[in-house]
Amino acid sequence: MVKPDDKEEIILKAAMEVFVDKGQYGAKMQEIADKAGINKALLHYYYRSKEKLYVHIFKFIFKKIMDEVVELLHSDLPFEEFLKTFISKYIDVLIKNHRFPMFIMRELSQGGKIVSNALKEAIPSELSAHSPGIEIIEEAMNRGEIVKMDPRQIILTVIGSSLFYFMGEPIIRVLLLNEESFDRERFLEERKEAIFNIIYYGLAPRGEKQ
Amino acid sequence: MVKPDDKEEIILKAAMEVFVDKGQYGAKMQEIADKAGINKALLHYYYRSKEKLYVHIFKFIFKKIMDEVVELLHSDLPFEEFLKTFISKYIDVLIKNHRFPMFIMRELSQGGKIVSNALKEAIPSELSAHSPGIEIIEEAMNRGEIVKMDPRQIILTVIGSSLFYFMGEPIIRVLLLNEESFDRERFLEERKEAIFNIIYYGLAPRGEKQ
DNA sequence: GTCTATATAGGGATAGAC
DNA sequence: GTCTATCCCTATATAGAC
Repeated sequence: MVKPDDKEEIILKAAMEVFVDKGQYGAKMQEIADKAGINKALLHYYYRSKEKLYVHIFKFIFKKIMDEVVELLHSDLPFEEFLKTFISKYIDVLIKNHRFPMFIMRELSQGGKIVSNALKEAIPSELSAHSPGIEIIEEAMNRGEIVKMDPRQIILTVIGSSLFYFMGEPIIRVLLLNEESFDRERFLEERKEAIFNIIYYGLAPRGEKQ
Repeated sequence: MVKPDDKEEIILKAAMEVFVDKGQYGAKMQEIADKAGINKALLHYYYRSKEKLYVHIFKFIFKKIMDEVVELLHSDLPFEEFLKTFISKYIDVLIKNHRFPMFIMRELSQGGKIVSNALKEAIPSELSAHSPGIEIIEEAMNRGEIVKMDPRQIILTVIGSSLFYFMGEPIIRVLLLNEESFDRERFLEERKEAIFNIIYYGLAPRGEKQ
């Protein structure tokens, strides 16, 4: 839609990098201008203020991630297959956008009303009313495929397990994966399997054994 | 050790609140001074610069959390009991310090060398060499109590599942728990049980059934 | 130790030429 | 649209009196 050498596009890309890297207050208009190969005045010409530019970036990133995740919820596979592919594809999304989740949550944790308003305005209508994930889980429970439990607990466990590596990568690499020859790509492939196995079998109906 | 009405202590408390709330760049010395009931000049008298004060706070918070978690790893309970109490007590720690984990990871994700250096200097010696949690898991595997798997995957799943609620509370409350009468305390008690059940049974050795 | 007053720099924003 | 030059506020930091 927008030409890649469009000035507005170039600015957006530069601003995104800087805001994701440094946050709302750590980011400097000068650095964005430098990265875009223009000067500060032109930034203000396109986006009247730093705050407007920031809100624009925040909404853009939030929407991008949400759209990709909501897409993963449109599935009519049986629950086992659904869970397996959801986790795998969700982690693929995170690999491609590995700094976005931390950006979103970080900004929400330290931003004021500006950010939380931007969040509300950017929520897809599909999600504002009901969470599509909950229905899928409830159906699997009704079919007896998994144990009965608050579906929200399952969602938090799936998302939390998948997200944590990316949110905490700096500290995890120091505390847990401090090897010179750490193979990130391979570890994340194993991560997909581990999360699925733990959660799927953790949800399996338990017979007389326990 | 330090008297609670000690000026240094008062400043530390005020600075902690502001830095946790606003982050390294969003925090203002004026706000810290106001909150401590003193003026800016006195802040510089005690801690020569904003950066020094910030590093002090970061190390203090990181150490506090790490000490509490390491404490939870000193246990000789059987694995099932260990996991159950670890999750329960870990979430209790998070309830008491609900903004600290996000603070630590957020600052690491947007800070420069100042923060990552502070991190390295603050790691307890007990953790720098080996992760105590890994041994506990490996022993349970060797006893055949749980399936064989990279122990680091289990740790990431336990910590990620427990932490996620607290890291993402602002967005989770909007997207998943958007009820007027949400009972946070009760939900977190249920969270302890859910995480334990999913992970413990997810790690149970699987017989012929699957 | 604690204050008021002030120096100094950094960075967001605008004026105005081209 | 794009630039240079500049305004001006904010925030860190220091000087110096008490």
